[in-house]
Amino acid sequence: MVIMYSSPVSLVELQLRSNALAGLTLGQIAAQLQLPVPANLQKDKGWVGQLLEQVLGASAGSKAEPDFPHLGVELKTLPIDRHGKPLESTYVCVAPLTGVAGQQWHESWVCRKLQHVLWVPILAERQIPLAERVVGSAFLWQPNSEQQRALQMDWEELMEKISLGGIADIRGAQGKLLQLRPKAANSKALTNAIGAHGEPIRTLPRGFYLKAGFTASLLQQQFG
DNA sequence: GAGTGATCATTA
DNA sequence: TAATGATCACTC
Repeated sequence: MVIMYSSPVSLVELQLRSNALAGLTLGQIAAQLQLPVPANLQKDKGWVGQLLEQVLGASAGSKAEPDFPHLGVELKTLPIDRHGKPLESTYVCVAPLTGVAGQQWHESWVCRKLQHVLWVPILAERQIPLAERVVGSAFLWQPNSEQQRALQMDWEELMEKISLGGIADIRGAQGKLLQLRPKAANSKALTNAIGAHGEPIRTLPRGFYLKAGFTASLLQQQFG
């Protein structure tokens, strides 16, 4: 039994708890928490993440702070295929589109959120029913100096473009590890940004995402 | 609307 | 088939 709802007190405890989940199916974990498993994720896209938050004792909610505030750790589920390859990019945080002049990398949400991440791989090929998907070996990650530099470069390029009114020209392909993509309820949800001529405009909210190739390299680094 | 959790689904 | 752009549900 791995029923533990309280918040982990230490990194070691968090590791122990997450290790105890390896090999369990999402259905088994949901049963422990007495939660129903949706038929699919079409209308419950955040369900897996929220399930893991609960079983690991992360502070729930929509607060703009780490999942484990006391430990400064962010929890991320990582959907992978049978070969251990990520199936999706990983959302990091929303991107500020105004008042961004003079922002420093080390003060940014991206940097802060990625300082310490608990990655929880999930075997999540679409053909596998949600309840039968298996949790893999979770691991704690902190960016090494090389990763840190590369992330900072991407971030600075993207933020410079935003601050200079180039938001409309930024596509998902820009950036090596980090990309900027829409992050909105729908195409009608708009927010303020800076236009090509410095004028205020309305545009789709954007979020920072880690490209799947980068999270693949993290898995490689961890598991060889 | 902005933030949390992400995956969906069409396009290239 | 991978990746980009679009979207879903929920809280505050």
